Amino acid sequence: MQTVLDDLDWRGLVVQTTGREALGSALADGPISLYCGFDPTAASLHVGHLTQVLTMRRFQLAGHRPFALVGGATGLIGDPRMSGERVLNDESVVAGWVESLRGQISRFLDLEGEFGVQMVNNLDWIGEMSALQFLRDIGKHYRMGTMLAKETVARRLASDEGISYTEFSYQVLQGTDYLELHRRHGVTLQYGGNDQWGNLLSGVDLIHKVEGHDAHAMTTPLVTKADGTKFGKSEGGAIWLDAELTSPYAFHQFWLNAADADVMNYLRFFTFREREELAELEQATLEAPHRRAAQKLLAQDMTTLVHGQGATDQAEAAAAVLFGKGDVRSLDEPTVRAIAGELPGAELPGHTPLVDAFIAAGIVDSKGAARRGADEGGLSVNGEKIATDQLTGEIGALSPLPGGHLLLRRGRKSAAMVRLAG
RNA sequence: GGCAGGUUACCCGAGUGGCCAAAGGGGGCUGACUGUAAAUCAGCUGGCAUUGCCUACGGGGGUUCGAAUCCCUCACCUGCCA
Repeated sequence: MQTVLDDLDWRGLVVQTTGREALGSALADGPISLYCGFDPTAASLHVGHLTQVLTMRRFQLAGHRPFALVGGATGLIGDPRMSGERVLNDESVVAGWVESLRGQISRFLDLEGEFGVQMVNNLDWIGEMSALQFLRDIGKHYRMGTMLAKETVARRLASDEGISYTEFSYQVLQGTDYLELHRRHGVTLQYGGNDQWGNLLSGVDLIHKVEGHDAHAMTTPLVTKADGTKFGKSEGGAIWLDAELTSPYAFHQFWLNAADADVMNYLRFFTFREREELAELEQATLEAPHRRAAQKLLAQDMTTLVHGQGATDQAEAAAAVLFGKGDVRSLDEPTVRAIAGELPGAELPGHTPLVDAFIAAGIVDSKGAARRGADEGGLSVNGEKIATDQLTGEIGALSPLPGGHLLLRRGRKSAAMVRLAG
C-alpha cells in the first residue's frame, strides 16, 4: 500500500527528515497530529507558500490531523534572513495579516470533522509568557554553541550588518511553538521549507529535553527554477494568492509560462495529479514541447484550485484573445466585458489624452515612459501600433471595441482595458 | 563612553569641486527570433517640457561663480576598544 510518505517522496517533496524510518512508521501507525507555521510578513500568501499549504492538504487527505500555525508572535520578531535585518512591522498591521492568512490557508483544507484543520496562533502562548519564564523555562535548554552554529546566524554574524538579539532569538520562539503544540495537541511532526531545518530541529531538541519525547521534523524543497532565477516572481513582483494583489488572469499566466525544465516539477509539487497521468504528460512535452500541454494543465489546475473554475475559464478566454491569432476587433461585447474583468483597467472621459490613458491604466509609470514605449514600437490600442505623435490625441477619437472599450497594450504581456465614460 | 570606517538611482558599485541625471554590472522594460519558452542580438531604463526646467548622491546648515565631491552638524549602519 502506498503511504503518504511514499507519495511525498515521489513528488520530490521530502528533503530532510529526522529519521525516515521512524517517521514512516509513525505515519503508518495511525493518525498523527502535525503542524506547519506561516509567518505574517505580508497581507497575502504567495505561490511559494503553496508547497507548504498543499503538503498539509496531502497529509489531511491521508487521514492525519493538521494544525496550521499563523505566527502572530513570530511575525513580530522576524526570522533572520541570510542578509539584512528585517524592519519590525507594527503590531496592528501584523494582527491584520494574521487574519488574512488564516482565511487563505483554511480555503485549501477541510475544516470539519475529526481531521479538520485547526488554526492556531503562537501569540496565544508567547504573548502571555514573561521574560523570566522565557529565560528560565525555555532559554535554559538552549546552548549558545548550537544557536550560533545555525547557518543564518553564523553568516549574519560574519556579515557587515550583523544580527540583532531579537532575530537571533527567533529559533527559540519557534522551538517553543513546537513544544507548546506537542503539549496541547500531541503534535509529533513539524514540517517546513528546507531553510527551516534549523528552526525545526530547535523544537525537536526542546521537546526531547523537556518532555523526553521523540518528535519528528521534515523539510520540503525550496522551489527553484532551472535557469536559476527566483521562483514565484513575475513582471511586477511576487505572485500572490489574493486576487486583489495578483489577478486570476496574471496568476494563470504565471503557471502557463513555466519553463519546460520546470513544469513537471511544479505539477508534482502543486497538483494532485497521479503518476501515470504525469508520465504521459511528460512524454507529450518531450514530443511536442510547443504545444505546452503540461503548462496548460498546470495553469488550469492551479487557477481552479486557488480562484475557482470560473476564473480559469475567464483567464483562458482572455488569453486566447490576447495571444491567439484572432482579431481583437471581431470580439463581441460579452467577450470584451469578460476580458475587461480579467485585466486592470480604468474608466476615462473621451477627452483624455492617450498618454494619460496609458498611465491611468497602469501600463506605464510616466509620460516619459509612454513616449519611450511608443518609440520602441511597443504600444498598441485595439491591436494597432501607436506612434509617438499619436500619444497626445484624445481617446474619444479612437474607434472603440463594443461596449466603449479600448484594449491598451505594451509589449506582449502587459495589457489593460480602458472604458470610455459617459 | 572612546576611536575608526561607512550611508550614491530598483540592487551592487564607481565617482573626491565644473565635461554628473551621475561609469560599470545586475535586474527590469521594448524589439527581432520563437512555443505567450530558453538562449542570442539590439535599444531603452528620474520627472515635466518639442533646444529647457525641476527633483536626486542619508537629513539639515555652510564655503564657492559652481558641490555627490570641501567644511560644520545631526541621524543611522559597521568594526575595534572600554
